[in-house]
Amino acid sequence: MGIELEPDKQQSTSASVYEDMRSRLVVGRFKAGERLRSEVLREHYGCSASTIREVLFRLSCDGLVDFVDQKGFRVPHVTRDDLREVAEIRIMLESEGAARSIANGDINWEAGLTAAHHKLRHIEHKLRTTGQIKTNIEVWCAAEWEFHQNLISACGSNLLKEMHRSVYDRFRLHLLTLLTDYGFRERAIAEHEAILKAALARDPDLCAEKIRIHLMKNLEEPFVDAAE
Amino acid sequence: MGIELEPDKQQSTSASVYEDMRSRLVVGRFKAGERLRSEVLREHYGCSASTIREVLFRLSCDGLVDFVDQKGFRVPHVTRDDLREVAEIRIMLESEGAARSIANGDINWEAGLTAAHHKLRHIEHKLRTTGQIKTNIEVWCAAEWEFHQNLISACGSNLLKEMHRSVYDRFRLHLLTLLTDYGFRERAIAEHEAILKAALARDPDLCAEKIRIHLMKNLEEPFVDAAE
DNA sequence: ATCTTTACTTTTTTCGAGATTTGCGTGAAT
DNA sequence: ATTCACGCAAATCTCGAAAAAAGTAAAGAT
Repeated sequence: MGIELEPDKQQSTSASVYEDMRSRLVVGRFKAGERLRSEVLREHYGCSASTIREVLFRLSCDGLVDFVDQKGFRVPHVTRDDLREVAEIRIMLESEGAARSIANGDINWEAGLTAAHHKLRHIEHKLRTTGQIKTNIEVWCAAEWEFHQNLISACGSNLLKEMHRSVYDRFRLHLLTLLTDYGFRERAIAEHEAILKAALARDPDLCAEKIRIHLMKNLEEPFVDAAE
Repeated sequence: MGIELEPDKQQSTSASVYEDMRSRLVVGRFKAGERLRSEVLREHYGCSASTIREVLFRLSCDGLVDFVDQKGFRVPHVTRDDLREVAEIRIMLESEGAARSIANGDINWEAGLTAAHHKLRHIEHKLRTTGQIKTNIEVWCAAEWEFHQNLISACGSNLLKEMHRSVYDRFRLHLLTLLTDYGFRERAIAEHEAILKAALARDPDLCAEKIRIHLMKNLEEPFVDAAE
């Protein structure tokens, strides 16, 4: 049980292993609290334990895996409080980034944001109609990220963008491990639209409020039983 | 059998090298843009190149060193814009943390903050009197960190504290490489006192304003000539 | 029966060498 | 004189094994 990984015959390098592990984590391929043994991962990726160790260290810096000295790595076992903390920080960063984008963004920012929302809207309606959330969760994740990234893309601060990326991924990882619905809710469709409208209306305070509503709604969803 | 005590035996392990490198970076022992060759560091710490590489990776995740694939590590060569970005983020995090501490903090928070300020005040007056900034910069750094850490210590969010720690160190590293005065200014004494008073007066907005003033003043200081 | 000691197994951490890649200087051709 | 190609030197990256530490289980002592 635990790690189910398809064999990767390509020559796995440090960067590729990092990207693959990251995407797998954020999409919920690992179980919370699961130990990440270097030997198992080494076998799957076809590289040495040193490379695995290096990748896991980078992921631990991103907050995507836990590291304890002399005890190895494991997928963080998150609590509701952890999720709330991450949500609060993401609200702060994304509201700030959106406000700056609203102040600085030109027509290209508006165009990019609108395009990202259009794609997101498309996949979300598809999800709502078909109800096949699990099979389309990855493409939805990508579209959702695109939209929120575009929202702050004109903020003018690379550091703010980097931190937002980091916190966004942590938020997603926490959602996937804590919730039963993989992070997608029908209400999110209207919430995304409200954020878009506030941004295009150049109203930073309203936009911040819509972001807060959007993220906080996730905390009210049904939680998986944390039986251990 | 007797107790085995080998003081200062060069038993450099991964964790100790990481801590040492980090403190050296934050205190300005390396020059901006300097290459961090694993062979040189390996010799200094008496460990293998792999251990050095691992430590440098962790530091790059913290944003304290730059890493480029296949090109190695180097001390980031920062610009005024980088410093401004870091300052803005730190203002955001520290203001938020202070506001939450003001809302949540009890008498213990007040006591700890007051104690930290007392120590900081002591060393700062000593620095102003003797003028020996360079020799005492490390102890001042520690005291300054203690104060700002205590300011947000009652915020109730571990994530916020971790991110603040990270950004604080980056801010300090940038200051030391960009400025001529090692980050200490006489005006900082009054600024720290203003922050303390606003915090004890439980005025989050005033506190945020004083934090902004304190950090922004650093951007006006004399810069080292960035001739490149 | 409970706790401590001890030997063994598993996992993590470190190491040094070999493979790979980059950087730079030399030299020939246009 | 400039450009391009080639090759040597230096550094990075990867690997598998050895060393160290932690976890585990059984035997012995209180």
